[in-house]
Amino acid sequence: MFTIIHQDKHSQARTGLLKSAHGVVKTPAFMPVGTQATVKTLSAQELLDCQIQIVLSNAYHLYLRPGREVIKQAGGLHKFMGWNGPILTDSGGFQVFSLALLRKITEKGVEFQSHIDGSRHFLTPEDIIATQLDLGSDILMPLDECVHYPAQRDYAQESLKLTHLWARRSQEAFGRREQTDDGRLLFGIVQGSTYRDLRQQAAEELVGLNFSGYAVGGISVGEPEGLKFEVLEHSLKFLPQEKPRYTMGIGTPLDILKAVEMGVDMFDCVMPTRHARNGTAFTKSGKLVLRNALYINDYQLIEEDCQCLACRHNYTRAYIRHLVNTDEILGVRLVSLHNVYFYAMLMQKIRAAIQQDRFLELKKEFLEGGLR
RNA sequence: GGGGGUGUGGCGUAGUCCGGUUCAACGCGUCAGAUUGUCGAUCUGAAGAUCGCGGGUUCAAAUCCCGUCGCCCCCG
Repeated sequence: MFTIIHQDKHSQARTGLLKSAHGVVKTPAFMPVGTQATVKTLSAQELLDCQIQIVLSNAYHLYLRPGREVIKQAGGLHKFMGWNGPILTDSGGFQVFSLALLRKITEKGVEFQSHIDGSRHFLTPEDIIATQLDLGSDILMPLDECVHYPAQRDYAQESLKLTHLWARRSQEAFGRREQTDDGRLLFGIVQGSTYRDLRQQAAEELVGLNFSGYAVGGISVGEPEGLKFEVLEHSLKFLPQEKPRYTMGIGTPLDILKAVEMGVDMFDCVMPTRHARNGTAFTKSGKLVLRNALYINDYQLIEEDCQCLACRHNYTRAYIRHLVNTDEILGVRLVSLHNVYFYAMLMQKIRAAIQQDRFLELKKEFLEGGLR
């Protein structure tokens, strides 16, 4: 299911292959976020053009709209959105805690009001697994509570108890196996806020449940930069080498490099697409805030030698700035195409460097080049 | 030519009747920043008008008075 192809000799970075029901994912991999069954502004064909291998979607959002039944009847999420590659679905735990109104959490599950229309819902961890199975998701995530920073120890501890109760029940609902007959996977999520012992306890308990892979959640939730990586590194320490590791919601290109160095295999983040919609392009020498007046007369490509659809077809910074500043859809589409491709290429370069035991050199080159 | 109306940051307006710590404000635009399991969202900050111009009254004028210029409407 997961095979490590090469372990970098000078860091924890490794490159591998993650087998899913919809194809093999080369790791380390980046998953663009497609909450509403679409990576915003991009078609499935464009994602392929961007060299994307796997996308992330979201059970909470799809459960609310258009609903499980619609997608089930469409033949599953893959058919529904026209994407044949692997899909990881987030449970919606994060959304229940960040978006939903009036949530009430009990051992049984979560009661909440939809952020869209205020309608009341009650979901158990089992419901959420069932929803993701209905969606046809390749990698499922269990319901968890993503604790914000700072959190009182008592709160973090209680929350962790609940997350683990839910994790056990999710694993139960999944059939207590490493994968379904058709090759679908369920990952465990390590929480525990910034408390080292809680993180350790969380990782060890989850490993005992034998998930297909392990995610580190509750990272980059407002904590200081240094603490973030301290917590991440500490959490990873207790996870098995042979299973894929995923940091949820991370991150900037620099964050990804740091996490890969610690042995993380999978990433998702809204950053490339959200920044695109706000007019910011990623390049190997840093971010370009294309909205800025600086680019009004800049007829260069976003990035020289870039093979993304936008750069390949010679769209200039000046033109894209104009489109973004006039709220023309094409503007954010072009930047999205560039950013998603940029992230995919970042991962590709990372994998190649690990293969040659020169990951740290690559990281150094990127840093010296101005990558953030 | 006569009558009426109007002039306040780039644009659109509030304030004018009852001069003075809600008098120089608001929206848009511009400029910049934030954005990490989503946000065509939102938030933060900045620049920018001596209130058409000139004079007068007053301790004090965007506000009252006189003149003048521009624009709009109506009548000839």
